[in-house]
Amino acid sequence: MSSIKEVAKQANVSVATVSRVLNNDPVVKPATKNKVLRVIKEMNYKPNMLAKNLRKQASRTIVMVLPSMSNPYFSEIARGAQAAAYDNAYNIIIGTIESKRWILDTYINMLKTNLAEGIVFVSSSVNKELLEELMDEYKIVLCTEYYPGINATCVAIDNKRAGYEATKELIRRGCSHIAYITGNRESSSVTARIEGYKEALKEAGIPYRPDRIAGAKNRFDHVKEAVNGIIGQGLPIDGIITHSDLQASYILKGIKEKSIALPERVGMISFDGTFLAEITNPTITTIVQPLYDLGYTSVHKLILKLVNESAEAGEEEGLVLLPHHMVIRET
Amino acid sequence: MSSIKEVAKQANVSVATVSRVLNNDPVVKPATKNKVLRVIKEMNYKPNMLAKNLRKQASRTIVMVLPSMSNPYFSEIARGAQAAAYDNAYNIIIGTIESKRWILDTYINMLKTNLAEGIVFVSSSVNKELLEELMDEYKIVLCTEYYPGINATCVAIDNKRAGYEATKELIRRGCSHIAYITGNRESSSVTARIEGYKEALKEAGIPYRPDRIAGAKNRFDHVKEAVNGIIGQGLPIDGIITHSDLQASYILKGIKEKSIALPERVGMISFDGTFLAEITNPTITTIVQPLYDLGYTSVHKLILKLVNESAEAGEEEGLVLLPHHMVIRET
DNA sequence: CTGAAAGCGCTTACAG
DNA sequence: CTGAAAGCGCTTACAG
Repeated sequence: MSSIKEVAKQANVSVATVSRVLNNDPVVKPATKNKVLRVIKEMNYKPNMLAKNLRKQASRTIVMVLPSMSNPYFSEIARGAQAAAYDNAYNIIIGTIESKRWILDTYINMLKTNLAEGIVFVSSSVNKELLEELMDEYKIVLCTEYYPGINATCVAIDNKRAGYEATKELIRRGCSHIAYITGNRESSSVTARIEGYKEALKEAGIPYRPDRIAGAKNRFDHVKEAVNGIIGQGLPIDGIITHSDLQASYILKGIKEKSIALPERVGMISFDGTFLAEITNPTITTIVQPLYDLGYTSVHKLILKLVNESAEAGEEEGLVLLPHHMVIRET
Repeated sequence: MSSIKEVAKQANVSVATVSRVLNNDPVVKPATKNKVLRVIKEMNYKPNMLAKNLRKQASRTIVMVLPSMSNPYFSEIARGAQAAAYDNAYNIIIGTIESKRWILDTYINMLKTNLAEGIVFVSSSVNKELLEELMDEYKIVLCTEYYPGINATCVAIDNKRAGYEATKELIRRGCSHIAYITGNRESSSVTARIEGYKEALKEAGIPYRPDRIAGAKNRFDHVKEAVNGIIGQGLPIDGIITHSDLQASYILKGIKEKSIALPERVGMISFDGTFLAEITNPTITTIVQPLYDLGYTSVHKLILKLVNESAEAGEEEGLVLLPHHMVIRET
């Protein structure tokens, strides 16, 4: 592997000049530049980024952490994130926590050891305490979830409105016993969607019953239990809203194998809008989140923070809402 | 951000000693070590990996490139890869090509600029020419696909056997007009599976018809076209093998919406064994690939190459086959 | 057991 | 327009 020194010698210039050519400094004379460029090509020289990073005290790398990658929900976000990083000539490291704290710590360590300049936490990949601890020292953007009382940039959809719209649609179809299968009950997105749900019920004069709400992870057994829990209380269900397409697909699976006692054509609206909602039978009506854009925008905002060191604190902080829409399918 | 220098001053030792403590050099006196450790904690010091990387001429980072992440097939492989990297204290950068050459080039550039020490190419994320070009200069492992004539380490399943078993199973059920929807026809996995398919047909005395084979990408329109292409030739189909669960799910979708003229209960066996095959209706019989292990083993092999510089060339090269199995479901 | 010093391969302020 | 030199923050061979 040839170094800048060898290039300099070969081209009869100083390493400073080679460096300038490498960085497109307009100050170097075209003739010199061409000579250097030719030698670089000849020697097949590639700068050592390890050295450049140290010298510039910058890795031009950011990290995005996701809870997992098995749900296509996250892979779409990751896809957008990757694109934004490329568009800004940053490297991006995408990591999945898999509910393991030590994995999360590995990524945070990259921040602390200068390997990464900033981080995007997607969904509930970080808790409030950790976030508070990291916030004043590092550049952080949240994606899809925020923490009330913490003034961090967060990119998400208008979950309250989306919850309202989903509920409204089911009511329009004549449903009046609408169950709600949520994700993590503490999360901001769940809280907001439930608010919208309540509002729509109220508008329609339907009494709100907290026991029609149950939380579940993105696992078949969890979802089955949650739905059966509601049914088991003797509560009728003629409509369901779920926190994710995956949950909705599990409900369909349960209905089909008769482990969930619901009619096959139950009114159901899920969140996310991944391709999962299209391959089930029946296909699922869903609130489509702009997943790619959520990822893209999160990373873009983070890079803005990185570049724009001078911006006064708090200027860019706050909630950034991206538009969602509903796609009506068979459920 | 405090540096090793400040720690040294505070602890009344040289930077050399601090460095030794940091690297657990057993030579330092316990008393000194404790003193340094205390100061490190007090100052909340974290070593700058940018400096360490340059000094050691090693990034302890590898990259894995995947065609995309939308198929859970790839996310499982990535999950295993991530685990293997952690287990060996390596950083891993997982990137998805999305069919864009310039994205691939970005990752290869990380190799060339010392940001990464080795690379795993999953599926057909690299072509033969590029691979040949990179092979003698960089540490490379292939995952799920290999290139005949190129002596690179490749971790995969025994595709020929798997193709044979899938075909055999359909024949056992009485199918004799078995269509084969493949992925990229040039790929080693497709070639091998087709070989197994032919062998099973031959054994059963069923004539092999190349026009029962059609390639398709993991997209609904492609798969639909492929199946309809075979049907359009007037060829009956009473069984199908697909290259992926995703393709199989698309066929079910096509059957249901009647854009594919096949009976609802067609005998079908897919490859991969992702959760997709469980959420469809009917659920799909599938050849389960050890995806997590494929990812894990690929990375592990790569790291072995990295660590074991001394190993004579070629020693570790060659095909590593991991076991697969069939899961019978409703199709 | 510890320290002084060289050096990893770059960038950049400074001088000319 | 170009070069000499300092320095980014570490590690490690060498000397003691």
